[in-house]
Amino acid sequence: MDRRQQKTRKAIFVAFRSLLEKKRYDHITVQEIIDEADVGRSTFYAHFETKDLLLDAVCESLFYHIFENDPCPWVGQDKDLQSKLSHTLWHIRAEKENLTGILLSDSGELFMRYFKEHLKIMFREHLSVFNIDVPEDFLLNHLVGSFAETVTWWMKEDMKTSPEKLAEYFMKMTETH
Amino acid sequence: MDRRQQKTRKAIFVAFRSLLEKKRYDHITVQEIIDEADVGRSTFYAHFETKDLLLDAVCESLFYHIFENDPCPWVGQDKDLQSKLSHTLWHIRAEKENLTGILLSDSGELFMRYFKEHLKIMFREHLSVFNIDVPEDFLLNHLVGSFAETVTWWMKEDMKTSPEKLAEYFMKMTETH
DNA sequence: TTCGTTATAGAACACTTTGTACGATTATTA
DNA sequence: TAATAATCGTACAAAGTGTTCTATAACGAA
Repeated sequence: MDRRQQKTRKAIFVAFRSLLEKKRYDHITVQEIIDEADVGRSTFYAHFETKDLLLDAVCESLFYHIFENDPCPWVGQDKDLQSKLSHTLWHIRAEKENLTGILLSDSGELFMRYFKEHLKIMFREHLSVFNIDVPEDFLLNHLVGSFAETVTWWMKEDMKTSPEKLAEYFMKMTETH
Repeated sequence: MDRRQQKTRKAIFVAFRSLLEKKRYDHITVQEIIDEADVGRSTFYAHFETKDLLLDAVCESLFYHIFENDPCPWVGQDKDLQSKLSHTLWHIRAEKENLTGILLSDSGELFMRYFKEHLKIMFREHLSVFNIDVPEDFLLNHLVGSFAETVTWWMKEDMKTSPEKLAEYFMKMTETH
């Protein structure tokens, strides 16, 4: 990839996320992004077809560091759910500066959609832990939803609670037989 | 209130909600609302200062029937939480046609904010039921978030489960000592 | 029914935003 | 250095925004 492309892409990303922290997604104009990023109009459209696709790209890049790219050697596939949750929270806290703005802003909608998709995959592997007499899709939805809400709450509280403690709280909330 | 005002207001509401079901909130233009409602441009702005305030008004009117206006004689203030949840779900199902479109659309963000605010008030009164060793604000957030997610799931499932059964499932998910 | 009041329609307006196009310029890579 | 590719800046038509104005028509009270 051309250095200029990288530079432009990064400038747009930074500008966009800076704006996302200040105002709502749908109130941000392409013009503002261009001005903030100090990039030519045609250049922006050469990189991103629409504002929505830009948000897509930003979300993808944020989650890459949390779910896909996992270099931690101490996390195996045979870990229990609580450890996995704790580990995910640990990564989220490491990305704190990058995540809080976009997640806590009014623009967090799409972000949450991505987040829940990833969480669904993780929880599906551990459904057997929850031996509760409710429909399986209800169970999965409840776990994913409440965990996503928990993370949002955690960020609003400035992540005062440790990842381990938060994962413990979360597990405590639901009966595990 | 003048009959003409009522008529115009209703026409705008109907048009707006019809559009909300078809496309995302931030992709809807005032022009489209005007065309759909068959109302003059200046008339729209005489009623609503901005598109956001219109959405506010629509949300308010939707929740009025669920939380504020409660004519059911069989629901007292001394009811237990599960009964209250069941009762709320019953009202939501009664408003099914009015709610599903806006809640399941991509425009459901603001709607959910309203919903959670009302839920918070309800759950706060029943926190003592959940005798779990977690911070109180964590507990409240978890309950509100997971219940909101549950309702969304329920709507997507076309409300096949009965309100009583759904409230039971929800209570089962969380330890009550 | 009559009459003053009030909401609406419709047009005009300046302004912003959008998405595209083009040639000139500059940076990159080989 | 030379070919390549990205960027800039400008221009442009189209659409949307929010306001103002006047004529019209519907309203509510006497």
